[in-house]
Amino acid sequence: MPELPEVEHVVRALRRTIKGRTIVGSEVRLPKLIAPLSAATFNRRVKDSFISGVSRRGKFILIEFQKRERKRGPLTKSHNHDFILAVHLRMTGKFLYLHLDDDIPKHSHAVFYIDNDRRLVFRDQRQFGVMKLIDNGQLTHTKGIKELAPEPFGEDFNLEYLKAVLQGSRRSLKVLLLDQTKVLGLGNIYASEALFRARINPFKPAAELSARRVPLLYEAVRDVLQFAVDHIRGSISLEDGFSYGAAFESFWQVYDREGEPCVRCGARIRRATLGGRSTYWCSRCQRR
DNA sequence: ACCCTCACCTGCACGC
DNA sequence: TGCGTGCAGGTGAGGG
Repeated sequence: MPELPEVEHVVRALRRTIKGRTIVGSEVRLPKLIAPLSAATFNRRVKDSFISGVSRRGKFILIEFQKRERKRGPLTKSHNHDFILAVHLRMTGKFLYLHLDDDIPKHSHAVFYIDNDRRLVFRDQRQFGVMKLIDNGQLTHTKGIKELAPEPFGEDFNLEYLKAVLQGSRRSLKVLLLDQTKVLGLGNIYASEALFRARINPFKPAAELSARRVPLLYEAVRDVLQFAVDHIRGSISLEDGFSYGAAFESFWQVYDREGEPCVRCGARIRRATLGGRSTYWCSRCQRR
């Protein structure tokens, strides 16, 4: 479910709660979550590791670890971790931050025991989520991560870049916006929302977007992501864990609003399948 | 290199 | 109540 803003929300929640703590043990209940590593290997590597940071690359959560018992000299920027646990929530992945005596709910596939008598639980109803351990320095060589497009709030995601990406593609804009190797961070909701903001038709072939409108799309992508980051107010209650998005639907302007009037012009919002996913748009504001 | 379809899972809302 | 269908905020493999 989560797109980049929701992932960022979880990253910040993890930073507030588990950064600076140590994992004293772990349990993997769904082996494919960490495949091809075995649960034994995974648990051994994670045990007694210090959480030195929590960050993000696209929709991957990056939990940075230092092995506790190892001696080290002064830390340098490139060596502030020994390995990284990269977590992708996919559709239904979620972290819960529980007390020791809280019940562990159904679909909990990994449990991390923290040195403050809490448990960090990874729960994922549909089992699409994945975790992988990445050695220091290997992040930019890891399949699935090295192919990702530039961060949408970074300098490398600029008009020139977007222009080049659009020109090279005959796919529809909506499908292109979902391709994390081209434009990073959008998912099915924010892709529709960004195109609505830019008043651009989702079916339009990417290469056919006029040069005049590329900046509109560029701004819309950044704005929709930034707005979401600024407005997600999930709880970190014990029951919900690091929940997100529950109150956010009220900001959707087209997504899941088929048949409702467009907030700009009053025309009915339409829905169709594009690239196998539901797409929502206003047929008046977003003409081809 | 690109682009499409399918596969991976569970649960929920819907119509009959 | 049950059952069948379609759908869900994501991506990776495999094929053309």
